Amino acid sequence: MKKRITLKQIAKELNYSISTVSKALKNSPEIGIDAKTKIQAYAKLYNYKPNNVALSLKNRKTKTIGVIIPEMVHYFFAKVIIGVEKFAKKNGYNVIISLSNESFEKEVINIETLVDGQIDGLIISLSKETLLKQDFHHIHETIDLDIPIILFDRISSNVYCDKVIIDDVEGAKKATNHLIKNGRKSILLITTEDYVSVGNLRTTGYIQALKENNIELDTDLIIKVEDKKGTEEELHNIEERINEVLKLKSDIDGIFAVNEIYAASALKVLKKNNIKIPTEVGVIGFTDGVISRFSDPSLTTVDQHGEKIGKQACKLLIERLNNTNNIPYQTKIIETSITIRESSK
Amino acid sequence: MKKRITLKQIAKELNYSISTVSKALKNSPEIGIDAKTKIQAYAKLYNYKPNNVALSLKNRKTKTIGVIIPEMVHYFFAKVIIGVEKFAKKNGYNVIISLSNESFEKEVINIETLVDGQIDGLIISLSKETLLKQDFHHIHETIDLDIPIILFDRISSNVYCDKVIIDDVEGAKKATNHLIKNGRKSILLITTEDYVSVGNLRTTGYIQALKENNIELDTDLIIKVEDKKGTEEELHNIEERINEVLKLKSDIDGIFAVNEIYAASALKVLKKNNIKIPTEVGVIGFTDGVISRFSDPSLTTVDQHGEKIGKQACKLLIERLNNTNNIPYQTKIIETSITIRESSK
DNA sequence: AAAACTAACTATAACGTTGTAGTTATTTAA
DNA sequence: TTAAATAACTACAACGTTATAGTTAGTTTT
Repeated sequence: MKKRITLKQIAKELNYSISTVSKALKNSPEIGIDAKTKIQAYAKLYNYKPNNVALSLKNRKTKTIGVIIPEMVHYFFAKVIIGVEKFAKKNGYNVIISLSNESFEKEVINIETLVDGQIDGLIISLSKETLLKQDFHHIHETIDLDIPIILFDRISSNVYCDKVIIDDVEGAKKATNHLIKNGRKSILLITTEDYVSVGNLRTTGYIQALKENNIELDTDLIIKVEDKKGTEEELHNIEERINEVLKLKSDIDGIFAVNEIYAASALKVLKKNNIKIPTEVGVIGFTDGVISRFSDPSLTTVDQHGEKIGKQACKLLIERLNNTNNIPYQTKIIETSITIRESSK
Repeated sequence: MKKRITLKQIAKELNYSISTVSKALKNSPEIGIDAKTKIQAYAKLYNYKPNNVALSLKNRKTKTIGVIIPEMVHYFFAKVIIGVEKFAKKNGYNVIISLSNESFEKEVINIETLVDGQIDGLIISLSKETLLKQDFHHIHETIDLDIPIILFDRISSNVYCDKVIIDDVEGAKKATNHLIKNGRKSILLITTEDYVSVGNLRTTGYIQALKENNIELDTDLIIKVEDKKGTEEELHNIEERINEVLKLKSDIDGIFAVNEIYAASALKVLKKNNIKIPTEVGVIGFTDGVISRFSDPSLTTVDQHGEKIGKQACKLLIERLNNTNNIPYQTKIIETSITIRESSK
C-alpha cells in the first residue's frame, strides 16, 4: 500500500533539496529553523525512517552480527543466542542466526551467504564434521576478508581468532570431584569420541580428577559414544552399552556424562536395573538444559552459563568491529558451576 | 586484508567499462567473446561476488525472510525454524531469526528493525503479551507497508493475513480420546489461562471429547495455570495444584496437559504419590519435545509437526512474495498425530 | 562601498549494481 | 558508394543515503 517515504519524496513535496532534508532530519546547524521544523514535522507525519540497505551500502557496514550454530534444539546454544541477542541489541546490532546442522558443507555455505554483505562479523560454534575434517579454510578466508570471527564452545586451536570457551577440563574435574567428595570411587564416564573437542577435554578433566584423588584409572569405566545425531538407534545403543558396563562393574557408584542426553540415558538404565539414585549411584551431567531439569530424579549438572558465553562472544566481536587497529586475539574462559539436584547427594 | 573485489576494480584493471564487466559476468550476448573470457577469468581468479547490499538496494528486495518467535528454548519453535530454513534456502532465501521473549514491546521493536530494509517478509508467532493485550497495530502497519506476514501457531483472528496452525481443538480431542479409549473416565486437564489462544482451544477440544463420549464435565478437573515464564516458583506452584486435585479427586485415571512442561510436572507429582503410570493414571502431553522423549516414563504426546508448519509458512510467504497481484489470505491447518510412549498404555 | 563574513541553502559524488540508451567502428545491403 | 544494419562496446541513471564542496543572498566590518 503506502510504501516507505524517502528523502527524495520529502524534498520534492516541501521544495527543498535532498541534502537539506537529510541535514534537517539530522538536526544539522547548517539548516534554518523554519526548514527544520517543517521538514521534521513532515517526516514524522509520514513516519520517515532511513532505508537501512542504503545506509549499509553507504557505510559499508550492516550493523548485523551473524551467529552460526550446529543445532537449534540444544538448550545450550539457545542460551548462547539469547546472550548474543541481548548484548547486540544493546549496542545497536542485529542478529542473524544460521544453522549448520553439524554439516561441514552447510557451514561453508552459510558463512559464504552471510559474508556476502549480510553481516559485519560472525560468531560460530563449529560443526562436528568440521572438527572431524579439521578443514578450516572457510574460517580463514573469512578472516582474510577482514570479517572478524569469534568462535565459541566448539573451537579449534588451529584457527587464529578470538574465542570464548568454558574450561571443559576444569568443569569435568569439578563434576568428578563432586562425585568423589560424596564418597564415590568407581565412576563411570560416558563421553564422545575424541575428535569432538569438548568431549575430549571433559575426558581429560575426568582423568585428572581421578589422578588428583589417587584413584586409579580404569579404562573399562570409560564409554566413548560414536555420535549419530541423536537417532533412536543411537540412544538405544548408548543404553545398551551403559547396561553392559554396569553388569560388568557392579561396584560403580557414580556416573559422569559429558552431556545431558547421555546422563538421561544413564538414569534410565539405572532405574531399569532398580539401582537407587543417588544412594547407590550418583549421576552428574555436563550442560544444564531442560532435560536435566525435568528428568526424574532431576539431574545434577555442570552449568556452562550459555548466556554469559553469548554475551562475552558478542562483546569481543563488537570490540573488534569498533577497533580498526588490530588488537591481539583473546580467548576468554567462562567459569562453570555445578547445579546440584536430586541425582547426586 | 584483501577486501572483496568490485566491478569497478575489475573494470579499471582490465580497461573495460563497468557495464561491460557487469554484462560479461552475466554472459550477455552484447559482449564479445574475448572480453568475456578475460573478464570471467579475472573475476574467478579474484573470487568476485556481487555485493548483496547493492543488489538489495537496486532490486528493492533482500531475499531474506524474518522469523520472530517468542522463545528459543522451545523444541517446537526450533523445529519450525528448521522447516522454514530448509524451504527458504531451497528457494534462494535467507532466514533471520529474532526473539520476542514473550514481550509485546520487543515484538514491536523487532518487527520495526527487520522491516527496516532487512527482510522481504515475516513469519511470526505472537508473544503471549501481544495476545493478552490484543494489540496488533504493528502487524497491521507492516502489512500496510506491503510486507507480507505469515502467522503461525500463536495467531489471532483479529489479524488478516496468511496463517499456519494446527487444529488445536482436534489435537486435544485426539489426546483426550486416546485416554478415553484406554478406558479412562476421570481425566484431569492441565491448561493455561484462556487468553493464550492455544491453551484455550485445547481446553475446548478436551471438553468436546468428553461430551462426545458422554462423560460429564467436572470443572474441578481443570487446572488453569497462570503463566510466569517457567520460573522455579511457577513449577512448584503447578505441582502443588496438581497434588491438591489428585488428593481431592482420587478417581483420576488420566491426565492431559497442554504442554510438555505441565505433563512433566504431572509425572513428577504422580510418582511422588506412588501412583503407577500408566496402569493407574495415563498421561499425555501436547507438544512433542525433548522433555517428553527423555522423561521417565517417556511421555505420550500430541506431535505438532513443527517442521511441517515451518515449511508451510515459508511456502505461503514465498508464494505471496512472488505474486504481486493479491491472492486471498489462506489459513493452512497442519494435522497433528499422537506419538504413543510409556506414559499411556 | 568594497571586502570579508555568515546563514541557509544546493549540487555532486560516492557506496556497487544493472538496464536502457547511447556511441563507435565495421560490415552488409541496395 | 551511400544508407542501413550489426557487433561490441560505454555512458548514464537509478536504488536511498550522507559528507564535502559549492553557491547564493544578505549582513558586517572598516
